[in-house]
Amino acid sequence: MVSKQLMAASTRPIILAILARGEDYGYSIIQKVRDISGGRLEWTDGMLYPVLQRMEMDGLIASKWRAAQGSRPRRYYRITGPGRQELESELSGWRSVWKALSVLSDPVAVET
Amino acid sequence: MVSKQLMAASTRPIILAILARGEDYGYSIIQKVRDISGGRLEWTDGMLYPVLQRMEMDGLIASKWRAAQGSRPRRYYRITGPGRQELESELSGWRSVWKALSVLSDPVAVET
DNA sequence: TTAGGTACCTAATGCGGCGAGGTAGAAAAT
DNA sequence: ATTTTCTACCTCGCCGCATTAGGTACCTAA
Repeated sequence: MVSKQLMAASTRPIILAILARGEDYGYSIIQKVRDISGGRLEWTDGMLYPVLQRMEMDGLIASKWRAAQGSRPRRYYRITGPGRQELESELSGWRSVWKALSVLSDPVAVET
Repeated sequence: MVSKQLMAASTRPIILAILARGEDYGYSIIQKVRDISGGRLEWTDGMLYPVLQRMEMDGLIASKWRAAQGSRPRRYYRITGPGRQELESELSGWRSVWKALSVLSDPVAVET
């Protein structure tokens, strides 16, 4: 449904957008994405965790382990200052592309 | 400005959207993209031609050489039936992702 | 005790963008 | 005259990165 490349391009901004609303942990992020997209976006944990690690190395997010009752400890992520900047930058890129697609293809503009 | 991955994810739908409006050749496509995006999308020929070839192999587009006055012969591409289907499918994917991003991030919704 | 949900991690492959380099003709500038 | 610039196409090879497939571990319900 959603192409591989589109999937790849959207992971980082979506993660940043979720964490911008509050800290969260990996497994929960996957479910939020599925819920919010109405099941159209299905992420696997195998693709998410490496991305989270890379984003932490890049300083866009930060993590902290926290115990949970009736569950394994979870690694909670929160967005950093540079992360918020990155989110803004990514969103502006998305707007550019979306606008170009809208101009080229009338039906798109109608749908927004 | 536009991330690598976003670039990768948008090339094919943009090409298909351009060709859906009429046949065109590579060099011209690059300029159209630059113009339509107001310079925010800068494609290089080195990335475009391989993509066009792959898309032709996939049957999404078809090409024909044609002579031009005061210029080298140009390879004109046109969209095929499967290409139009692919375009619709890609656009629907983009709508899904865009919608998810909008839900997560209010400022986006305002901008559309 | 077995299955399924929660929760995390990693190694190896493979794809694809992109930079760099190449061909060639026409026009404009030096 | 000759060099540069613009048009117009093509290809090779590196490298970064996502994805696949596999693995660990705990809890609850059947």
